[in-house]
Amino acid sequence: MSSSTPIVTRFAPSPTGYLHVGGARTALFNWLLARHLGGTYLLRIEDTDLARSTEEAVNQLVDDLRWLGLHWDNSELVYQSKRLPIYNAIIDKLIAQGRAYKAYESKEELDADWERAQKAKRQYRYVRKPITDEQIRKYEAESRPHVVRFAMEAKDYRFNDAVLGPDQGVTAGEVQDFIIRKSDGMPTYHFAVVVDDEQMAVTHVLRGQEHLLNTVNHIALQEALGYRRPVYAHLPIIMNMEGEKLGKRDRDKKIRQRAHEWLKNSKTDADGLAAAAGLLQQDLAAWLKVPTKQLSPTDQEKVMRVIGLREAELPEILVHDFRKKGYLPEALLNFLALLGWSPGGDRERMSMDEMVSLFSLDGIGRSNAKFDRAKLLAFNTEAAAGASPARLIEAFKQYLESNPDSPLNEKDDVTLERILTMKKGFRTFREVDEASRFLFLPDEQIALDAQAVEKVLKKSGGQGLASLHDIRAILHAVEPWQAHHIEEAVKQYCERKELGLGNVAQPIRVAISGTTISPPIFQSLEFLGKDRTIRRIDRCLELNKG
RNA sequence: GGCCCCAUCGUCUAGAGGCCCAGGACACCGCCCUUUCACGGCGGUAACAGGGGUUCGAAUCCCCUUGGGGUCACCA
Repeated sequence: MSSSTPIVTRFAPSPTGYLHVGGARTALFNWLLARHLGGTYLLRIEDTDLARSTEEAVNQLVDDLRWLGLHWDNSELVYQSKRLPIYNAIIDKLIAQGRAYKAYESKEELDADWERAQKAKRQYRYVRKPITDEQIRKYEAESRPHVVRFAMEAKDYRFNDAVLGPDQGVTAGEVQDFIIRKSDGMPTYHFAVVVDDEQMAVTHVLRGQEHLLNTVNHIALQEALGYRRPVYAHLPIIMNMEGEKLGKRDRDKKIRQRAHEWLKNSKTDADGLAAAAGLLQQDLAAWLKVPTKQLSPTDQEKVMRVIGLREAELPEILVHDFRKKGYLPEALLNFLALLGWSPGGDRERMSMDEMVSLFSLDGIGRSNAKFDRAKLLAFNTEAAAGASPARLIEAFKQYLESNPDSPLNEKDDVTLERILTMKKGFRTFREVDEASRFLFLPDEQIALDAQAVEKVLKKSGGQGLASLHDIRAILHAVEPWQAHHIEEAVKQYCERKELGLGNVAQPIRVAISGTTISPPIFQSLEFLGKDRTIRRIDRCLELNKG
């Protein structure tokens, strides 16, 4: 690749659901490289798997990418499913040249071969079966289903990897004729990716290390077709804290674990759970027993509802999860960038612009990285603390968009900013949201937490209630109703009674919010207004009479 | 299991032969601040997987062992 060649990178997800954080990291690195080198970053939809690809998933993907701010340079999305004639023309040519051939074995036959190899503890490899012209004519005549395989030249395939170093690949004995067109007429990933990368003039391919050996298929095709070979850079794999590849199965695992706990605690058996959730007994039993079995998302929901597991308790794997939980995209991206890449030295916190200028292939590491949510949380807290008020409001509104059930949704910018300011030092938008909902609830919907009532109001012979009773009158007299005036009045009361502020503030907090946790109390009172404050105190006193 | 990749604090990592009895960040543990939750401030514990080489000198280079991961689809 000469230095005058314009740089082109791409992100090529398959649309099967929301964007995975691993995918987001791949997208980010490709985006960063293109931006750093002044090149182009393209988005391509790899929808050759008809059974799994959906238009809804494309929208979700695009939506997540936009939220992250990883904008692509092609105005029209490239869909592989719309490029069938292009692939077929090339495949026909390969067949005519003898570089590819139709193979008529059924899936069942191949599975049987594979199982035989397994039993014999042999390595399974596809070997081309001899076939007579007569048979071919017969199969053609009955339009028998077939795939097209690429005839691999039996030789060593070696390539250079920008991360892992030179001399990657496989030896001649390990190659086999892989499928380039499936029996449904769609090209396989290996084929479409090679053709598209060539036609889109992609110069750099950054992708997960799980693709490392796929590369030999790709370079074999490139050689056969006379294509250019892009620079390959295989990224370390992102793992969960248990050291396994991070994936959607992590959510399933959590649900299974909690289901087992629930069964034990509720003294219900598996069939009982199946009935309550509306699932087939044998399905649920199998799922409970076999860790590799996964429940469909809808079945997961059914089980979760029965065992009382909330969505928010599941490990976040999807970009969408982080968005919903109230993370800032710039914090997520900064964190993700450091999973497998380092600018060197002590540098960690970076803006998008800084990442763009610092990014380089040399800084990409070779070892797998565990996804530590605690560190991400810290990044988010810091990013939020450093963000401008305008950016914060914008991001908060995006958070609310994906949380339509929040009562903060109809509130104006001024209100949102007040809340954000009140909760300065917050960790996620979700935290702000949940901690301030009581400010927007009707007074009679404030649920007084039993533990809080006991601990703050009733303990020590009802001292908390007594203080609350006193303070009601004092608050009633405060004028004007502003945080610092309220604070002054309450503090004077405390001094007079020789009480710590906590002895008075906590009862008020419980009365107005129902819990022992809230934004700073005097600001909360100002926000609530005098009338509602008094009403809630009266209600609290009334509910805890005697 | 075959093949492939990898190996510095619990985690992400800095480190490209002497600057390192190893630095930063998160987590953790103290203390401080404090009306709750947070935030913030100060301090601390904590790692070169093991064994052989090469070299005056190795976390850095080589080999072996061990450990971890990936991959072996008509999924991408």
